[in-house]
Amino acid sequence: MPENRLDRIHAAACAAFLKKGYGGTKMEDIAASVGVGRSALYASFPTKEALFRGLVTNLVEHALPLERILQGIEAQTLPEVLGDLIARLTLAMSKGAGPVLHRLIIAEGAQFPELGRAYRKGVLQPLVTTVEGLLELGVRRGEFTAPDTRLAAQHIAGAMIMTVLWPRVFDPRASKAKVLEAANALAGMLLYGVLKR
Amino acid sequence: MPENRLDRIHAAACAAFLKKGYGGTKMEDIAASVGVGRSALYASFPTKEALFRGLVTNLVEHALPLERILQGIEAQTLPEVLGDLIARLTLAMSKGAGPVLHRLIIAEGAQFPELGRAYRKGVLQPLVTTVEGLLELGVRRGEFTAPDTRLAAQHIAGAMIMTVLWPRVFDPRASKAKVLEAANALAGMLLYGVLKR
Amino acid sequence: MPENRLDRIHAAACAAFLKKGYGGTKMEDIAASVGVGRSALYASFPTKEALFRGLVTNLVEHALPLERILQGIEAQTLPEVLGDLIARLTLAMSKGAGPVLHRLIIAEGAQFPELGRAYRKGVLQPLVTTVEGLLELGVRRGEFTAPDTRLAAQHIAGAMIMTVLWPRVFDPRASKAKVLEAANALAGMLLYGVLKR
Amino acid sequence: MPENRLDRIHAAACAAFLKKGYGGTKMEDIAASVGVGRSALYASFPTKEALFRGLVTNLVEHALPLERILQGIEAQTLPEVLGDLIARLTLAMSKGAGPVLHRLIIAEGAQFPELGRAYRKGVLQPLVTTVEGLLELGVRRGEFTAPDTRLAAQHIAGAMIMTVLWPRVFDPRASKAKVLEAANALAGMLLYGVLKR
DNA sequence: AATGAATGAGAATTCATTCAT
DNA sequence: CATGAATGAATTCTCATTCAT
Repeated sequence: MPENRLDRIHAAACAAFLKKGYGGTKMEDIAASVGVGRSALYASFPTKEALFRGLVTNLVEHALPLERILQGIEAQTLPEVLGDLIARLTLAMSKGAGPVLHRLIIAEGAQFPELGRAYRKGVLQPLVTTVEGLLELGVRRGEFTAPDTRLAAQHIAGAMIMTVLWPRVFDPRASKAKVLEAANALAGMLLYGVLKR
Repeated sequence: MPENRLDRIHAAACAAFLKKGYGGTKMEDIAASVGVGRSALYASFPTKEALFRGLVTNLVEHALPLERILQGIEAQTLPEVLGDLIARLTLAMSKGAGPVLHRLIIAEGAQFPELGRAYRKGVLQPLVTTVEGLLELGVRRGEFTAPDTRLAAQHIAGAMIMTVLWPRVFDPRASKAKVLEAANALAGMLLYGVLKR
Repeated sequence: MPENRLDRIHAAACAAFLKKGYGGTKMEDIAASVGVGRSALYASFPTKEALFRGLVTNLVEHALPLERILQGIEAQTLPEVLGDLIARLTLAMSKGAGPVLHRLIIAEGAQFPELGRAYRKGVLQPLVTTVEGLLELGVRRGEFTAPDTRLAAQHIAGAMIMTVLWPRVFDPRASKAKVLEAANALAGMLLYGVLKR
Repeated sequence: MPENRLDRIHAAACAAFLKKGYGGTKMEDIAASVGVGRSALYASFPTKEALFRGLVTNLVEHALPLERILQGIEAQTLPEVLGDLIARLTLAMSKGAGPVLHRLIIAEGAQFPELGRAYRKGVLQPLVTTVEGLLELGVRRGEFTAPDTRLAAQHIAGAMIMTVLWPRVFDPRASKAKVLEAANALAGMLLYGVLKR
């Protein structure tokens, strides 16, 4: 069960890095959390840095279940599709280790440029591109309005990430039950705005 | 010119902490940037932690020029007031050391809980409360629609912060000239949504 | 074939210690070279140190085939006997693990004093004493000249060891074929000097 | 007095590396010997390895006072010149940190290939080449006899180094007063051999 | 016997901090 | 005041050694 081992280390490291950041996390923190000695970690990872990189890379790969979400969407009209996408994706990204990734990238991206690149390529770009695609289609059909679809897509993506981040970073006491509600509210606001029609 | 000294240290520390985070920044980085020796910093600050706290506290105090922005708003109708607030505040927060603060809090907030509290109290709460106030008023007047004004205000605040953060964190190559454009686009989207009326 | 095992470990250790020294050699290096796991070595040796000591002790015992060489000498005159001894012994010591021993003693002797003692007692002393004996006899017979036979014997012994060491330590690219030639040349020089008669 | 500092560290390191070898020497050994804390060493050298390399490189540069010795020789005849060279150079190399270098190279040369190269280029080659030059000249003049001058020069160089090494490595109790005597005896033996004329 | 996993005692290195000058 | 040198507490990483299987 080497996979098991790796996963347990990843989980422990995830929690530790989330709480203390890369520099603030000691190998001992992780080891203790896994329940082994410091040196046992080095059987699985050559370096603290390698452990961190591996973890983040792993997180990047699972951060954006775009395919799965897209396939799960049953809505027909374009606005409903976009709304569903925003709501479901935000919800999905809030699960599990999702929020950790965004926090780590914001915190440590500058020190690990290639992780920043991986994140942009694996998470940001697909998300923005997908949203932008929907917006463009909608604009062409006359259903959406957006002076700059690229910018709008960035704002939507950013808002989604912020929604994922919020309870973890800005509101530690927030009940997790509200995540679904928040995701839906976000979708509504981004689609309809706050202005009454 | 002791203020001068303090300010120069703050500026240097700001840049250093932004790039490397708290743990990754060495006193020497800051000292070298100021152009003095390591030990000279200790004439102004007793510890690295104190320097960091002082810096962040300082940033918190100037992060949200709410009064100034509110006074500058000339719009009359409520929607215009909210739109102006969003756009102008986002723009203002993008200036100078603004983006640094949010990044530092996201990165190090968990390790310095009282800085997180100060940020929430000094930045997040006023912002959310102000926006929420406008929303409530608008909802009561029948001009706005929002199932949960608190949540909506959080989303708006989050989107603003994310807009401030984006060029620094997620898009290092972005031209800074687009900040104004981005702020306006954000205001538009949050007010009207992407759905064509 | 426990002997076989021991020998294989010794051979592997020999090569490893030669290349990296005692401190620089990891048990894993040896184990990998033997083709077993680290822990398997501990079935044969209680500690790395014991392994090293055993190896060196073993090398000391076989380093100086004095008896065999002496018996093989067919020369009659004293000078010829000494010349033969120098040449044959130098050649013999150059074979197999011979050079390793001298290098290890020079390198690690200070850290393992009793190995130094064993080497002096088992290699240096017999060699010096034998040579000195021949010199004394020759001096008494008027065939040799040496103001201080002890010193002369030391120099001869030293030169022999250096000749053994040279290709391994100072001239890694030297062809091994020249060992015989070098041994003979050494014998000639020590007997006759470089001065033309 | 930064030079002073460097020199003191070099001296302490010299003694430590001599006694324990590279691997066996702890930074603390050196630091304690200098009378400072471990970390103080890192102000002068970035790494233990750098310290070692610097030391050895330094030793190489001063190991062979060939010019000085050659200028000091007053002998006229070729044999006397060679004898003087051997005796004086051996004596000079026995002084100070001289013996350390040879021991370190024999011990650690394989692990630091470029130090081995530096030693060969800076010490071995000049020595062998100089001696070979004298031998060739003498052979041409009919004063020396040597079937292979290169080999003979190597043997002479090797014997000199071994003479330098002997009291430190093989005979820790040897009185240092005998160094002069040993050097002269070596010169005599290499010139005249042990065979009575 | 052999192995893979684990351990723990170090060792090198870093860095905030102090202090004599 | 500012500085350069020094410190010592941490921290990462290594490796001989042990042990259950």
